[in-house]
Amino acid sequence: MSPCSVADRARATIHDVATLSGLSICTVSRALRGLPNISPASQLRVEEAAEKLGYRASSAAARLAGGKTGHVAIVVPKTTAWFFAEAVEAAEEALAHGGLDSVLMSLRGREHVKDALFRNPDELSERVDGVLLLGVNLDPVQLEALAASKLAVASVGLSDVPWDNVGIDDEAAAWRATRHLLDLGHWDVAILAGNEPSDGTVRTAAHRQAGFERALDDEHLETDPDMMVCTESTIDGGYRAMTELLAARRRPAAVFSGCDEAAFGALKALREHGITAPKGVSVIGIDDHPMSSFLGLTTVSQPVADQGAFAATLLAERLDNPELGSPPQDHRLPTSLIERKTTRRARH
Amino acid sequence: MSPCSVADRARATIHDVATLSGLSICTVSRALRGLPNISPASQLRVEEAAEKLGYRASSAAARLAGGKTGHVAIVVPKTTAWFFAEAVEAAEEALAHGGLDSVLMSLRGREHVKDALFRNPDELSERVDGVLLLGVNLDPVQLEALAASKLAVASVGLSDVPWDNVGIDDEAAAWRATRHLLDLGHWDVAILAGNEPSDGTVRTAAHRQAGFERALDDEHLETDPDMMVCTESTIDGGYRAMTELLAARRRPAAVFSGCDEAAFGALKALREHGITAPKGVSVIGIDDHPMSSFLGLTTVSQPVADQGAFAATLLAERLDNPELGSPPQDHRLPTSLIERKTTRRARH
DNA sequence: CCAGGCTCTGTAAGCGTTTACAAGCTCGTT
DNA sequence: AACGAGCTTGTAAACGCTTACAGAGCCTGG
Repeated sequence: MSPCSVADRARATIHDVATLSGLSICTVSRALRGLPNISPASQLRVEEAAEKLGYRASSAAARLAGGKTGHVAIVVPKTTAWFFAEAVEAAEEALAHGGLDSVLMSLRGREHVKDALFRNPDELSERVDGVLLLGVNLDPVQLEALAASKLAVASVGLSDVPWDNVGIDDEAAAWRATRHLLDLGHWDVAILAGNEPSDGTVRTAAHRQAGFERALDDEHLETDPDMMVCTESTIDGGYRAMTELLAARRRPAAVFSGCDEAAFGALKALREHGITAPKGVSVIGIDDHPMSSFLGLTTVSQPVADQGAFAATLLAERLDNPELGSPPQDHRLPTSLIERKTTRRARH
Repeated sequence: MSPCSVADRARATIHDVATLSGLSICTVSRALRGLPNISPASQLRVEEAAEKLGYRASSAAARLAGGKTGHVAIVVPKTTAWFFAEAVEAAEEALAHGGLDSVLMSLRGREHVKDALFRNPDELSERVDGVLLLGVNLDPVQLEALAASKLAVASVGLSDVPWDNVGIDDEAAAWRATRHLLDLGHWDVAILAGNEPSDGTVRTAAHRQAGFERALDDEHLETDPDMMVCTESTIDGGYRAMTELLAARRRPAAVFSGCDEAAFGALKALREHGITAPKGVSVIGIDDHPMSSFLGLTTVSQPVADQGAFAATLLAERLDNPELGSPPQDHRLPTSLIERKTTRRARH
């Protein structure tokens, strides 16, 4: 009975495991990492010894020798928006499940942070093995540099990227939302469209606007420029956009907002004009923000956590077998219309 | 003109810096870490060489040799709540500023995750140098284990912990909110109190309830048990609690909610009973959730980002000079009343 | 019986830092 | 003129793991 059996003062090293199992360090290392060419007997002895010692490899040492950090960067524009918070949480869980630590990197809307990060990805690759991009808008140069680096990459919500991406079909979602308005008999539909740089990897707003236009086009309806207003994807943005819309001479019968948060702002603006959706104006959004059910907003929901988790899993898999040369894929998760209280049939 | 000056293929090592500066590895190491006993001249030469080579120490190697990872764990119950998302963002920024990488660890409400993390902090200390606890409720055993470990610790929103903590004066904030209701002439005040285990490190709800009671006590008012209802700190929780309250025979003149989100739910429940605050019932919360201004909720605001950033800074400082034996402190940041549209003077 | 090919295992050389410890200098003292 | 204190700098040994590479058995086929 040694004086200290469990929780020995100093961590057990691979050396201790080797001694206890009567094998060499090298054999232990291989056994523990599941490499081939190990006799079942040795494998077992190593496992038993490791178990008994409560051995856990030092990631620092492993990194130094083998070049792996066991860390993945989760990069987001900010953590404070609902979408990102949700996606980060799910991604972190999936990565932890794969034995990976998540290093959070928030851009906080500062271009220079993004630049520092992606301008030379070699610096980044010293810190992490892979990068998970959540709605991060890379310009062509940054995209190129990242793709050329040795980092494994996966993303959520990007377009046309040379790595695994997970998202929804934004165009289809917007089409569905607009279609719903049309089906209710509203012919005079306005859009609160998001505005974002068009040369980057994030093209959500553009796709949603395209879906809106296609739905109108299906009905051979013109898209009236007066009925389209660009806005930031925030409550305030939606509020201002809707106010602007109401200032125009014609009031729309229904409003499609590119995102729920802007729809909240729109609802507020309407209320201040004495209009309570769906009376007078129907309103629909996209996202299914947690506040939406509270406010009764009709919307097209998207599975945010699923997207984060899925992308993280794909990344973890690539990291596990880097040689695996399957081409990067673009995955589209399903969305669904949720009817609540801000839309109703038109009274002609 | 070497063929590749900037962004050389292989990272520059400390060796390269030593060669370029004409000094030894050891001197370079010391200079770079700001240790004393370095001549200004050498210091300068090292810095120039490092700069020129774009040198950045390998955290893995540093960790292996020196026992430092350059990583800090940010632990939160979940990232998806506004408070935590905000605090995490600010903390990450502050830590990054100090050259530290933030490893995000979300408990996601799973006790076993927390247990695995804190039951033996030695495992944790192999991965990170320090831990930043954001509203994490540790039981006495976990608290003990963490305090005994060699990890540096700082926290936000905890009570009676043996390390630096940052928070607000919850009792005072609740007192202020309740006082506001009283000042408006509402004598019949109800409270939507949070419920949380009472033996942990998080005692926000208890303190807020205490503040409420003290305010009433100041006026020699009894706290009617019927006017106190416990709830989860969520919209749904507030909704249910308010509904319950309204089912009782006496309707309160005003409601103090321990947090804004519960107040949202309360507002909804009131509306469904045909009551629109402040008509009939005044409502006040604590937090200043972003939705609060949208909904016009009167509340006592707290500086969330500041708390996260402050705690992170304190942690980074401890990490920088570990010997620095200043005793841990408890810092209280100021709150302030924000009057909006859900409270108004009573009409007696 | 032996060459040649397997499979399994061990040796030893790093990986890029940190850190005792020792060595070399410069001064001020005696 | 010599000695030691006080700075500054260099040497070399870890730190715990991975990985070429070499070696030891063992089997198969000619």
